[in-house]
Amino acid sequence: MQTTLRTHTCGELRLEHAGQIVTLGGWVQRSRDLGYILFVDLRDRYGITQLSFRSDTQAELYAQARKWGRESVVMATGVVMERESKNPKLPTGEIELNPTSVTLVSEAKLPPFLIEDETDGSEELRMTYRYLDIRRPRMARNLLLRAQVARAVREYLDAQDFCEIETPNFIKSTPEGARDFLVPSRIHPGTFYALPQSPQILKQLLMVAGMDRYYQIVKCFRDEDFRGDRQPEFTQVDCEMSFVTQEDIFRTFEGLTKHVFRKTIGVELPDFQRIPYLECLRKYGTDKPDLRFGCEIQELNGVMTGSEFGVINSVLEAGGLVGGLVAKGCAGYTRKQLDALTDFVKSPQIGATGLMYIRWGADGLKSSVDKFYAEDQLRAIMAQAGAGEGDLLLILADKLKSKARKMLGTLRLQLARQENWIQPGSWSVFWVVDFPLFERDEESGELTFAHHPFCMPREEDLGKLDTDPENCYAQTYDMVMNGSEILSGSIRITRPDVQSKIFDILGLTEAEKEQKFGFMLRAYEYGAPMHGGCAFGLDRWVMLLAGEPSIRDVIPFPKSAGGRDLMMDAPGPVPQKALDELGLHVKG
RNA sequence: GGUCCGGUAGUUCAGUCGGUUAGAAUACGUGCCUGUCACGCACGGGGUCGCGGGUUCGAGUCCCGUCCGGACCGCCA
Repeated sequence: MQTTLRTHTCGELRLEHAGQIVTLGGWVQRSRDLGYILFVDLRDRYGITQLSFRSDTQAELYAQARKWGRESVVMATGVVMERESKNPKLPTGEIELNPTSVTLVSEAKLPPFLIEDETDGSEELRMTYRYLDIRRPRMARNLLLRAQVARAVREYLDAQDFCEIETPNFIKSTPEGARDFLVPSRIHPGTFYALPQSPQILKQLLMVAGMDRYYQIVKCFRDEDFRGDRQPEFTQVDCEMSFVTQEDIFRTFEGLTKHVFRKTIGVELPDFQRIPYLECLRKYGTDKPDLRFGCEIQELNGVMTGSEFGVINSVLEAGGLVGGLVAKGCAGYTRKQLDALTDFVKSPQIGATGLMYIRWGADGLKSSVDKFYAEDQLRAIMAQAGAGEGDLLLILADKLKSKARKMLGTLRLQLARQENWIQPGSWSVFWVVDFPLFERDEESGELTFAHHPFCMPREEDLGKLDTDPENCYAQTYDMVMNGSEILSGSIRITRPDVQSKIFDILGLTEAEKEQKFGFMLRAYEYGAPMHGGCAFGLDRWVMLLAGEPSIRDVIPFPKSAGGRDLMMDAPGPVPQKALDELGLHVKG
């Protein structure tokens, strides 16, 4: 580091610096007063260096340093000394600084929580005093990792002639499906800008504009309720390319993903599998499965027939699904463990009516359905499921196949958690392909788009748009990382006739088309190349790379689950004058 | 919009059936300590039990409301 008011950071001094006169600046992490000698750990974002003060030969400095409170900012100049007793746990543990002069730059009040990796601070306190939270090495590391990821992204894309372009934040509502954040216009009272849920339309227009290869690391806004992995404003790596097929996109962004893994955490990812959407649902009960462990859903409809078991029979008659999961080596589960799993699947979030089991222990087969199935049939069921001796088969059934799969998918994750099937440090990254173009809303029965309405149908499905829209598939893809959707994208519609037909199927009137998308449809009448792209969820990606459980831990100043900025106390009221100027009235 | 959990010392928590002076750990302060590194030892200070109302002779504890934080469902790519 270049010399400024300090000559070195608190993380860089080694034995080879012994004898040099240096100046360090940092925060007092902790001090240990042994009477004749005082040790002070000085911390900055690079590391910790120990300062030592002798009470006999440096009485004045010793007395001064003794009064420093935790987290005060101090500068110290002195000689780098080899330590009498070294600390192998610290990179700087072979040396210490023996100061000849010190300055107390800024005295700190008692911090409201421990500034250490394993802090005692609650989420609430950490967010209220975020500038203290970020002093913790773990948080600093996360933010540095985030910057590394962004740098690696730019490195890779710049080298491939992508152009970073900023798009506006005050725009018109875009149809991503979420609720928009609105910004009132002062100059045009009663009208509003929308903050982008993503720069989707703008990046498509950049392709029409001939910008060919675009990317942007960009904030997006969605006014929906939060989760541990969801914030109202979040960052995407937004990309679009012209003159490409789906294959080109896979190659480019698989390459980008591998590059980022290599550059940031030194992991070499193998080539990505491509799994069709329907196969994902069938095998794992979700479109974003975690493949760090197996345990595929086993369909058991065939072998479960012919019993007197009413629950199963009614599911089979209704065209439902009886599905099983093999818990390898879990035949020894106790009654209590099985009851806990049953309670889990019957909880309101999952909503199963019950859980059946067959276990194959040393003493043979035991099941919760012994009344209805003879031993040879139980044996056939286990064989069908691929279960062997020592295994436990868990069975769920529902008249709706999709619901049964979803429940099995959730149970599969729960089993992995409690059985520690996921190896720390392992990665599962792959493509999900062949999404349906439309989805039918189960409540309203209406047809809606599965991604957004600009996704190009597969060429072979273009003819089916009018006759069988629900069986049309789109050139749409997701990238799934350790069970999280990390990227999603598509080849876009560039033919006005196809786009118009899609809008018709979605039930848009001519007036609605013009009002919402007129400017866009017009653009595609002036010569548009075929193009497609994708967007990565940067926050979630960094969260996974950092191994953090919450997205908040990789965002410098996050919102709480209630959507508040606890540090600034936002959102807050504004002066009446500001409301008047905007022509706004606040109810109540 | 809904369900659940939590709010007690600076902090993280315990607090039994509603009952005397609300505890522990850690942090903080003072003193001692010839090489610590989560130093150790001794002593000490520290409380509007989130807020408002109610029940009761008596409420940290029970009831209602409200605010804040968290998890989940709905919602959300």
